[in-house]
Amino acid sequence: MTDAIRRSRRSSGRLTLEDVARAAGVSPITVSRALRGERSVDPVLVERVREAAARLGYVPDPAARALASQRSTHVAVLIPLLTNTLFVDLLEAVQRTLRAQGFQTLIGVTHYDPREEEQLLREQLMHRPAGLIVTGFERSEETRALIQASRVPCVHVMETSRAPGVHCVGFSQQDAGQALTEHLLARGARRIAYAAAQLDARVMQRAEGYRRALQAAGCYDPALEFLRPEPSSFALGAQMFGRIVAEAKPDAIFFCNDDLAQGALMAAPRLGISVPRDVAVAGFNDLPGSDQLLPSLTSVRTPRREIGEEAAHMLLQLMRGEAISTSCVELAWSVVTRESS
Amino acid sequence: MTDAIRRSRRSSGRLTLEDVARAAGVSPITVSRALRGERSVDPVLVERVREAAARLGYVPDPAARALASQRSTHVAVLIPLLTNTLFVDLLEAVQRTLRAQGFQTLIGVTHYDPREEEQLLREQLMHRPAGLIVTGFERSEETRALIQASRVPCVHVMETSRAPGVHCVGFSQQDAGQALTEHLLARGARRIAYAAAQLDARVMQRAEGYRRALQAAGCYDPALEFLRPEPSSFALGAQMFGRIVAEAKPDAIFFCNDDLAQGALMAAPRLGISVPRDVAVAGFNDLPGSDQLLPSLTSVRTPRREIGEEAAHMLLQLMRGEAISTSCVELAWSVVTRESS
DNA sequence: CTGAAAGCGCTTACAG
DNA sequence: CTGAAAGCGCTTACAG
Repeated sequence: MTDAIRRSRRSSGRLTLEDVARAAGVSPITVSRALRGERSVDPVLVERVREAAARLGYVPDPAARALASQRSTHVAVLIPLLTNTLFVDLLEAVQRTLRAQGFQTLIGVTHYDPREEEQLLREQLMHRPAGLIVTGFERSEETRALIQASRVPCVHVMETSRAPGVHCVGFSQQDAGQALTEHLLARGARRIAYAAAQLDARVMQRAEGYRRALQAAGCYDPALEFLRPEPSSFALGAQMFGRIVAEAKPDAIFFCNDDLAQGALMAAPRLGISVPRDVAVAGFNDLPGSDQLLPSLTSVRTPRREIGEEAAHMLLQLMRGEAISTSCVELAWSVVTRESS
Repeated sequence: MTDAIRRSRRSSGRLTLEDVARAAGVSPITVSRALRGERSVDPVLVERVREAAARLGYVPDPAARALASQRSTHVAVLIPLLTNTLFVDLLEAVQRTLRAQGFQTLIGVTHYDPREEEQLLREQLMHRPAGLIVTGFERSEETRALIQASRVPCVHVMETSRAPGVHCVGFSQQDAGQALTEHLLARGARRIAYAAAQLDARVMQRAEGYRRALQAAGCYDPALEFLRPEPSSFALGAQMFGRIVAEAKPDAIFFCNDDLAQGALMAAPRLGISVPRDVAVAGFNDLPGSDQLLPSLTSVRTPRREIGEEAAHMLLQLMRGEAISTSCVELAWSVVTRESS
């Protein structure tokens, strides 16, 4: 009889359930159940197991667990970009909330490309994620089918939908767009342009809110919509600003995102345009820098951190098979009035 | 005899090696070897297996693979922030390169906190990553020991070191800081301030380059170093700019990062300071927006995308156990001269 | 409430 | 070059 535990040739040297079981004087399966918090384990044994696991420094093997249970502790997150602070804030909130519950986040950056999204999702699904967070509702039929067929719990972020069976956390992009436009109207503007890039679903929903406000005020003019499909950037904002002012002579411009609006404000002195005297400017998302520029930028503060937290919480409930109170959480935004309009 | 394959109660319904083996008329282990590209498999069989796998749409189970081989296809990456474009660019390059070779990236954001880094690393190591990428060399002794003990191949990014056994991809922060300071000297500046935040190792290495240049020119003055430990931001740059100009009356300011410098440029009109007439300004990293501001910002273009790619390639070699040519790759940066100095 | 057996889908180590 | 057996470290499904 020797104290040394004989290990097979292939042992990883890692502590296993069996080591803990031996230390606690129970069977491995009881350790498994106790550690996972399954009820129907004698509280006394649970305590003994917990103590032994802690003392030995036992850490369950995620691969073995995933193989045996057919579910991992990975959560796949699909977002369009990492270069927009919006999504970084969202992501950090998701990651912080999920980490605290033992889940890892696998990030997929789609670059607003439906084919890239589909490819990323396929790769992520191979890892049998326990949950999925995707941005908005706009995607290829194939991607939608993959999500459905995978039966992986899924939460949509940024937009809202009341469709049955859909889980989402976001806010009404349309209402926010409308409110910002109404702010510009209230400041006396009548020829209000909408300047947008990327043209993803959310940008177009803001456009819809813009139209609604202007139609209600009787001053909607389709010629004042400037829609560019390329990615949003400071440079594009600067370029669009110069052109729109020269061509359309608006008294206000609603840029669909702060980066475009910031680019416009940076270019204004060079173009010899005074904001808001010559033209008022507003952005969307209230990104870093908008409060620093001269003039400071009027924008819409969007609840991305809250969206990330709520979405993670909702997903945790879904992954645990718990009943959830609301399948669609709508969060609040606010218009931030500054010097530019 | 029935065509339906009888599956056990616990089958995941997933295609397995055995399905492919049956289709190809070989044993499962041969399929495993063929698909992993192990030599010592008859090329004819390899072809037959490949064809069968492709036809059936077989995808190996990462969990089973990880459990059996004691190594996953995860690569853990530790970076300080996601809110600095610098690290996003780095990360995207890493992710793109590794994905192409079948590896997944697990991102850990340390927020420049050694304790958070250690905690994240512990969590990541539980997943037995196949490789590790960490930022710089500054970390707790515990974290260093964890990396060492894990025996997971590790590449350090952003900085360089010739220490034996260390793998790194980066550039000389000190040389770059020196070159930018020399540029300011060449433009006639003598009272050159160094304005820094966060004060991580790289920021201090740039400071060292700044000192070297000024000492060589005989105009180093410690009173012109303004070091703030809090995180870098536009607002802090604006605040520091006003104070430094008022207190020290420098003829140039070298901000350790573009976000500080951009904040300064945004605040300049409000403060009634004309750049570069009253004071020249330079930044570091050439972030988005630096070419758009008025005046446009002189900066140092840093090779973060290249660092990401090279680091991923180096790590791939290490993970495959291949011999690597250089364990320290030093990449080129360049001073970008614009209107601000 | 507890446990022995079987299995998750791969790879390793050993034979031949 | 190929394969049968055993094993990676867990959890499921079945008994009791």
